[in-house]
Order: sequence, then structure tokens, then C-alpha cells
Amino acid sequence: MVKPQPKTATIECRHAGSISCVKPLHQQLTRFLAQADALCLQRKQRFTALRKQVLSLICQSPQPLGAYALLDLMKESGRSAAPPTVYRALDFLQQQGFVHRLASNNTYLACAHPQQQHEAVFLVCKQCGFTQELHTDGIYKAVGARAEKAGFKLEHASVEVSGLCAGCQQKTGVSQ
Amino acid sequence: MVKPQPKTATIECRHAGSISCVKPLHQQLTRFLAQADALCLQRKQRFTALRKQVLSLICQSPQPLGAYALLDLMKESGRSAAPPTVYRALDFLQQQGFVHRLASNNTYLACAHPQQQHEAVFLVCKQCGFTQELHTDGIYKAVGARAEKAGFKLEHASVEVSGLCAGCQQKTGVSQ
DNA sequence: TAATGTAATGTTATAATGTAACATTATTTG
DNA sequence: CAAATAATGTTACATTATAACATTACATTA
Repeated sequence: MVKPQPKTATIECRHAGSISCVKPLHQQLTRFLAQADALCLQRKQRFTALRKQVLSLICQSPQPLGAYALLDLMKESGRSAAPPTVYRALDFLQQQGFVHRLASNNTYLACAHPQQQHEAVFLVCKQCGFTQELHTDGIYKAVGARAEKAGFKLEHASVEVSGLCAGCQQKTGVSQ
Repeated sequence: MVKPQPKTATIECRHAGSISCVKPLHQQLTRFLAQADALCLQRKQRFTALRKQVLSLICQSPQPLGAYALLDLMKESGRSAAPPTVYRALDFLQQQGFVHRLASNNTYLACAHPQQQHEAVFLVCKQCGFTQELHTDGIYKAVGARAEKAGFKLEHASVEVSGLCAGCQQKTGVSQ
């Protein structure tokens, strides 16, 4: 996938912490890494160079990255790496809530709100790959209520939406 | 508890067609296949022996099946098959809306309501693999509204919930 | 600080999932 | 029937992910 350059997210919200969801994450890289560092310290987890590099690469990418794309980037930057290395780092980063995995296309992206537990909705543009993370209580409440009604104990819910982002609609939608 | 439905003893929900969402699909196999057959005829699509076998196997499984599990079942039943064969059949069945694919665990399951276009919510038990397909307008309306607000043109939404089904909660949850 | 235990990473090999490309067979249509 | 199209067979390979074990880094404490 992926050719045209993505637009940036334009979602307004007010979360704790120093990361803004309005500004693209790669423009706040230092801040994002510092926050991860602080959270690890607080949680007595080790934010090693490897983990930091992986998070940094994901953070700098305009689109979510696959594990092997990540591996290639690591090699380019001089660090030899094999699949288990990157998968382990990804596991850690997911556990800490710093990245999410998109099951619909096997990619990973930085989480805009690593401070708190949350569930998110992802809007994945099938044209350019740009992915927005939305936080919406309403949807998860509805899912939770529906699950409970079915006697099901919800542990994790994943909502992934495929379609066209605003930018790509303009580019491809005019002819129709 | 299921509300008593008006008329036709075998149909216990309000959907068009002859398939009940209350009764397990494998207990209505013949009917399910007949319906798929009828829909294909109507749509001028070919419901070949291969496609029928794949749908039948999926339908008979209590849990969603992976493509390679399906392949094994086909081999057991005497038909030699290679991956592209089963993937092509799955593609067709998905296009016709007879099966869904679960991205969260790369499996396929029969659709309880192949008659109409719909979006579904899947409750996947991480213990036993049993998966329920729910239809809930509310959730999809909420997702759609949220996407629209973000200027995103929704084409497909996938909602997959992981947790414990009622049965497995009893088995594993007693100590708590 | 040396000894020890644990966590993290390196390394090799392989499993699991999915597709490209082209050959062959079956079905439909002129 | 011939020709076109659709479906399936077949080979090879791409992509995604993990198992198993070796090594290194870090932390603890005697």
C-alpha cells in the first residue's frame, strides 16, 4: 500500500501528560520518548536502548510499521537485528501501552495516550495507510454492554475501521 | 433468555432467510448450504463443489477455522489441496458474505446472516475459541458517526472482542 | 567486589500464514 | 463446435511470527 503523503491528525482532545494528539507524534519525538522513559521508571521497567530505538522508529513513521519494515530500519541505522529481537521489543512496548498493534494489517503504531489504560478506535486509510487513533467512550461502552448482555467477560476489544481518509477522498473521489 | 418470536417454529430471529441465529449452524447445515446455493443462483455466482465443501467444513466447526486447518480437513476428506485453493474459496465465500474473517486470530467462520449486508461484532473466547457473532446497530452507528466527524469515509469496520465466554468463566473463575 | 540470579538480547532455525504466476480443466456463450 | 471466460491445480515463494537455546547486561547481596 501507501504512496501519497498522509495528512496529519486533527483531533482535539484534552489528556493528561505532555503529549498532544493534535500535533503529529514525530514532531514531539523527544517528548514522547521522555514520557515513556518516565513511565518505565515509575513502573520499574527497563527502557533499554533497543526498546527506545524501536519506539522511536515507530514514532517517526507517518504510517504504522510492520515488524520487518522496522527490522530493515534498524539494520539501516547500523544495528544488526533478527526477528525475535524486534518482536520482543514490540511485546514490551505493547504491554506498557506505548504502541498498538493493528490486526487488520499486522502493523504497529505509537499510542497517542500512553498514560492511561484505554481502548481505541483506529481509522486506517486503505489508500495511503495513514491511521488515526480515536478515543471514544461511547463505542466501548456500547460494546461492553452488548458483551455483558451475552454473558461474555470482555478483556480486550479492538475496533479497526478501513476506508478513506479526508485527503485521499479528495484525490480519488473527484471523478465520481 | 430468548424472546418468543412470532410464527415459524424454526426461525427464531427477525432476519430474512431460513437460518436461525439461535440454533448452532452445524445443526442447520443442509439448510445453510441450500441458502448459499439459492443466493449464488440469484447472484449468478457459481457455488462449486469446492466452495461448497469449504463452506460446509467451516459451518460444521464449533470454532472458527484457520486456512491451514481447513486444508487439513480437506485432505482428510480425500481432496488434495494447496493453499491457494482454499484461500480462493475463502475469498469467494467472504465476497458473498457467507463467511467472515477474524483478523485477530486469522480464522474464518460462517456468517449467521448471509442474506443482507451487515457489520458484526465478534466475541471471541480466548479459552475455548468459541466465537459469537452479534449484530448491533448501535455500535456501528457510533463508529460511523465518529468516523464521519473525523472526515473519514468508512468502508469496513471490524469489531473483535477477546475475553471469556459464559462457560469458560464458570470453569476458570470459581476460585475468585 | 566476586558470586549469583534474573532480565534482556543474540542467534539459528523453523513454523504459520498468505500470494504470485502460470498451467490445466470446466463452464458458458457465440 | 470454437472461443472466451471462470475456476481450479501446481509450484514456488513471500511475509509474519515463534521456539529453543546461547550469551550478555544488570541487579542484589553476602
